Amino acid sequence: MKFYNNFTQEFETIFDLANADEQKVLKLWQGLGYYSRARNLHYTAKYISEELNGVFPTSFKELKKLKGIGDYTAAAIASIVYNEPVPAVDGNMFRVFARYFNINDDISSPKTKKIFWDLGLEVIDQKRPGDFNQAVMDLGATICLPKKPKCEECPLNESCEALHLNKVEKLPVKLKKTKVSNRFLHFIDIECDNGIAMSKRVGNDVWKNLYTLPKIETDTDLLDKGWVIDEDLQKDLIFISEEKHILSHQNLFIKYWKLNVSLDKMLNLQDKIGFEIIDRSNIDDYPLPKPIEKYLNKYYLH
DNA sequence: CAACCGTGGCG
DNA sequence: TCGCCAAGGTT
Repeated sequence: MKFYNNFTQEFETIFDLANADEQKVLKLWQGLGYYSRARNLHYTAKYISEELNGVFPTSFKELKKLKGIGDYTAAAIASIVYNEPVPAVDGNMFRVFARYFNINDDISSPKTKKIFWDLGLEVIDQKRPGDFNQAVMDLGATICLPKKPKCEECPLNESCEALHLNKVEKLPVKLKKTKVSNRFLHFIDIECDNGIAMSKRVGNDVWKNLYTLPKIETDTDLLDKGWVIDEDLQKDLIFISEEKHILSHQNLFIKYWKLNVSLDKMLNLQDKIGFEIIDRSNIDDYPLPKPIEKYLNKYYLH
């Protein structure tokens, strides 16, 4: 709610969002994760504002064309807001339908979604598609739970196939488990009288377009003499702290190092590795990933 | 279509 | 502490 209130207060209309800087949008999203959602939301606000005269699409097909809106979101909006009979296929719907209709296909396989979509199209209430979709999702969120489902309380227990077959806990079938990689990141807190070094993350990696301290990535947890940027300064590095940050698909082993330098040296390093020198009082303007936010709060904001 | 994208709650 | 899960979508 705090995020939602801040966001909608700052951007009252789609035009306000469209006219904002991406950095400001990301700043309001900071801490929520999945930052592509903020970038897509901003992109789509501009698109609707500039290309569609600010008029939001009203059909599943048109909604799907918007960046950041896939099958699920398009169906949710189309059914709830515009009464279009299309099924909202999400994790809840997978679970409820897999059990009620005894579907044994692997839900982690993309092609399985069509089976559930087609079945959803068949059984969705034509007059109240929005209520139907929300009812399925609420059933999955409160009764038809992943573990320890409350079948005694379920309004559909008399006709649930999985319950009759005593295999409620075996469904839905989900085979693929995402394998997690380990990464070793070193963030160097370079500081001079004028401020601290910060880099905007580019490319297709985590935290795209957010800011971090200058980063070195290694193959092991050791920051050995491989910091070729400036070997002289290697000996001046002061170890500050370490932590493990877990994403859904990566374990990040993070170490923080401190480097106090003169302005000359700072500019010299800036030439070599590229970063912005920002004033300590302006840290609040920059969107930061969780670990960097924690670090800066600890050492700079009190 | 597999891989990738962040964070927090919960049992 | 750890694994699972999330009212997913893009590349």
